[in-house]
Amino acid sequence: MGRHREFDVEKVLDAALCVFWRKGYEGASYADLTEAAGVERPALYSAFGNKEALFRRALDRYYERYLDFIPKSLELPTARAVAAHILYSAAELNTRYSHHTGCLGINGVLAGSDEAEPVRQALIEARAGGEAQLRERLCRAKAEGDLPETAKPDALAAFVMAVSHGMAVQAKAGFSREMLEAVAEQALSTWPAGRSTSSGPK
Amino acid sequence: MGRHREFDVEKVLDAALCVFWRKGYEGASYADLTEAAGVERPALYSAFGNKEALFRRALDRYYERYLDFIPKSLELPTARAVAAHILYSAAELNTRYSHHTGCLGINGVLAGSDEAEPVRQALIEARAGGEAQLRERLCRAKAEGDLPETAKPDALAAFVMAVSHGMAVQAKAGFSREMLEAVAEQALSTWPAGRSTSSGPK
DNA sequence: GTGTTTTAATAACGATCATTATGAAAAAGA
DNA sequence: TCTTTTTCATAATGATCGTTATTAAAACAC
Repeated sequence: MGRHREFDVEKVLDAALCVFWRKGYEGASYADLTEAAGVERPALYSAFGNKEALFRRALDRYYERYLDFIPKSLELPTARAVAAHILYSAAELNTRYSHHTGCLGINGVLAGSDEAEPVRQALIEARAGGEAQLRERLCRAKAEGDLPETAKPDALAAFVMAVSHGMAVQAKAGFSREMLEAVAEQALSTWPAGRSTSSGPK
Repeated sequence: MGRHREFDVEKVLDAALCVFWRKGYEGASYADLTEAAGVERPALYSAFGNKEALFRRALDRYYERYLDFIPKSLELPTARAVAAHILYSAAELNTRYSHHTGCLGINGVLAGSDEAEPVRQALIEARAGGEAQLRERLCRAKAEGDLPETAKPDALAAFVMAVSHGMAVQAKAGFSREMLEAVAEQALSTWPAGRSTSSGPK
């Protein structure tokens, strides 16, 4: 009973995702969101709740649809392949769309007003989740001899993520995909060799 | 002729710098700024102009007083020492103050409303300036044989800055100085060796 | 068809944003 | 001491922020 919804919730969410990607959480106004979604304000509120809830939905979608290369990379056979796949995928994603470069997880809220603190924490936790998955994968690699005994999975995971985050900053500053790939290549040249891996400099 | 200024302009600028460092450009309100500075609104306007001008003054000061380790590091004898000094200094600065972690140049505006675009560009240019200085220094190192013929100063400089930016993101997420130093160590672990440098793995 | 329920659209809400009039207080020149 | 000039503090400016009443339109149940 009752009237049907006239707009596609998924499409509206995609539009909101793009706006947040480009302008961040606090930089995106409802004027921006409604214009991009082609839907009036109350429709956004009835469908998603308030701005924070809408952003969290967009963030979940971002991890599912765009950052899915992280769980996929974890299934690769070697630790080096995992790291390489993450870094090159990040270089591609960060430069894929010219109107919203970088990474939503970084652009969202790095620093902002106190009101945005819950959203900031959500982004921090999301990033920490990805880093934890990578860390576990590198622990396994160490156990399997794919990484040397001296390797520190904590530091390696943090390093890979740091390079990834740094590339996101650079992408937002207009760096080309090629430049980011050169950064990724340099980062991987420091990768420690395991028992059966050909260390191969460069 | 006329009344004297009752507040210390330098101290007020320092206070504003801290607020911007913590909350970024758009996240810092005049309510925040005046409270931190202990000065009323019109005083800030008469002394510095508008918010953008105040931020630019704070940014200049930031580069002079906090990012001075970059020009200093360029004078070190080897390329590796330059990179190491930059990365370890960044790890320290990013975690020096618990109430404004990370880097003002990154926290300022990564993504924001269209009104903040000029400030975003200013931050991008400031970062590009630092990276250009490092690139030139690495070119010199290559010419001096301090870096191998195969080394790419562009990519190396971008890599060092990417790691630095990534550490800033991590610091803002609460990473400890020790963790950031581990990231720096990993980044430096396979710095390309020149003719006279001991490559020394790990 | 009639009544009920849900959505759509217009417009308003109070709060806060950056930016300034406005007028009192204070220091310098005469 | 009186006038001039500058700074100080209070408070108001219009604009925009996120969030909702409110009312009209549409789709089901009966």
